[in-house]
Amino acid sequence: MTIEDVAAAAGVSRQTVSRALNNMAEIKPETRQRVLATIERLDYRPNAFARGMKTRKSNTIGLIVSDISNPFYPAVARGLFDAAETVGWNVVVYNTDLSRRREESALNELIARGADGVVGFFYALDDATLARYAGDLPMVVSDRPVDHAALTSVTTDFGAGIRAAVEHLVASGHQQIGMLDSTVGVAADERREAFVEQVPVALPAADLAGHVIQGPPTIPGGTAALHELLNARPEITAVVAFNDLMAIGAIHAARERGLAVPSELAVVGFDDLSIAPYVFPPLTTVHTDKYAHGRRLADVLHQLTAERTPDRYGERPAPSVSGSRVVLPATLIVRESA
Amino acid sequence: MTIEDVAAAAGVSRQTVSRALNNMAEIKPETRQRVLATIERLDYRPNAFARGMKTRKSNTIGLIVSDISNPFYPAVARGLFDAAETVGWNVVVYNTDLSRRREESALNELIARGADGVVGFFYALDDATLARYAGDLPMVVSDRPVDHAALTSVTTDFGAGIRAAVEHLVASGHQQIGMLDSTVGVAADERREAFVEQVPVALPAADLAGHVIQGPPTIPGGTAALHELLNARPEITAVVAFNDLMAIGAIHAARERGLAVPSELAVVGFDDLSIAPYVFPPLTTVHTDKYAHGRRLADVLHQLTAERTPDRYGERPAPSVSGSRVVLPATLIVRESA
DNA sequence: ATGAAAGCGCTAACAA
DNA sequence: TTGTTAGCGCTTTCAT
Repeated sequence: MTIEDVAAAAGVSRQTVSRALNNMAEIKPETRQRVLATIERLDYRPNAFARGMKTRKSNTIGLIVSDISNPFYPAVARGLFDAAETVGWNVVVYNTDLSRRREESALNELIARGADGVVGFFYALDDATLARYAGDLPMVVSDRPVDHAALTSVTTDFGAGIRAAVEHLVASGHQQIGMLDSTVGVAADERREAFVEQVPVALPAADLAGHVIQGPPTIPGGTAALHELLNARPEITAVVAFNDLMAIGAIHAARERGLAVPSELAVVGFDDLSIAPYVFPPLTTVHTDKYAHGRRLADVLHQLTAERTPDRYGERPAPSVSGSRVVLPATLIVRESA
Repeated sequence: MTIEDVAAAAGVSRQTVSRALNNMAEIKPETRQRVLATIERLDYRPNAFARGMKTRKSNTIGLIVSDISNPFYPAVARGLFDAAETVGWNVVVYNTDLSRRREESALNELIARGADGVVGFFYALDDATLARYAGDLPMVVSDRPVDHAALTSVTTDFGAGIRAAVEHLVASGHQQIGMLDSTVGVAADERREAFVEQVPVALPAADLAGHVIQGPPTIPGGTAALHELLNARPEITAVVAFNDLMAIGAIHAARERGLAVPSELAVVGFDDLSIAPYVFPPLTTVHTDKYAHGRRLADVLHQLTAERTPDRYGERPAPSVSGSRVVLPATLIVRESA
């Protein structure tokens, strides 16, 4: 079933079918109707390979994450999917498990397939490498600070979130505050930095080194990290976690130790996963709009691709988003765990 | 950068490059090495459009779910992704929100793109329609009972899970048991049927109609459903939920009503999401291995596609999986909520 | 407003 | 073992 069959059935030439298919101008409305009806009747679907071969576009983008089963990503992904759908993009997802090899192979795969762009949460690749790929493939980097003019990014205001969390804890009377930090991710740096910058202001005497424990950004990671932290510093009465998963793990650890939350140990998370209000006690955490984040990623990528295929004559050139940094807000939500 | 450039640079013909690229037999090892080196040096990547045009294969499969931000799906998806990666498949994900139109458009999109197959959690399309699509595109249907010889499926033993849950509740002394059922999904039928079949055995006098309340299979859906259920039947002391999300919502509703879980209301979920042990009280639920489920989906699809591209001469034909039904186990895990 | 011709980059079939 | 030919289905010139 090719365009030729449709043309024959409708009594026109291939090109006329193509014109109807692509909403081109130079076609008589009634001819278009007839062709469209034939297409419908024959259940014809244009072959994407042949089309891509000509147009060099695939209407496909990639989404690169470390692990889709980490609930943070699906929340973002959903926004991305929805925005992608409105512009006709299909999205293919890659899990990297933080492996450099897999981050690169996802990118290579995407290029070979003629993807229109990629949105990535990269952890292993450095800015220079990313920038090189971005030359071949429109790219939006998410949630990692980039320091390269060729890289476009959408990030979260991790610093503001952590600062609000620490402020809240200090205002609640906590003197000894610890952090459950992630071992992975460039983004972790920003959260930790905000923590160590902020905490001394309130607690000049704190020995920060021992107050920051790293672990995998997972529930068990949070559990282990809290135990380690409290074993070393039993005087700590509050912790801010890298993310909600670690915070939930910390609450679990507190229960194991017979510590009441928040009265004996206050816990604040980061992300505000959909489950956060339903753990016990309901999690005080830094909220970000993950759905909006996903939409924004797709929007920025879309602008990026639009810049590469110059508009028709006479349209005013939109300000370029290439190399831009979008920073999304992060605000503390106080529930009961702190 | 085309195969022609590589051929020129390596001093061979296109075809020889193609042979090196595809590990074909008729090529001298040293020639292959030379070509491969040239490919490396030139950073050449074969164009997937041109390749697909010839081979009619895309190394791409689709995953159709209702909503990737429902944590059940990412858990399955991860297994699917991992298995897909081992056979060189990329996977493009579609969210349908239970819409018939979107289920169909995902399928059409996949066919137009020459996808090698699809794995789907379908809710709106009927068996006949699905079977029609399955004729054009190797398809594995997940978690829905199918009654059509042309449809291959991988499902969960919902009945066994629900039966175990009810038995546990009855053994714990509960007389009045309700169900928080989902409004959506064919699969719901199976769980509800198992419930109504099982409960009468233990509770002959129960008026089941009022004991089954439907709602969206989400946390708020569970909260609303439990309120509705208890307002109508305050004598109920235990509920089994369609899934963990509804169960978590039910626990939340119990808290709003000042009901202690499990002493005043026992709650059993279904799925055993990764969060289940960490809500409070830890959720008693029916466990399924979602990662294995995802892998299995990919495996079955892979066998299906292998059947369509006949093996070389003389290989023993494997038993066909087309039209088969794989049923995955579901076992109760008793924690503290029931 | 429509049709004819060309060619995108690759691989399958055939020739050497 | 290697090279040559043909053509996959579509869109983009260009001609009518």
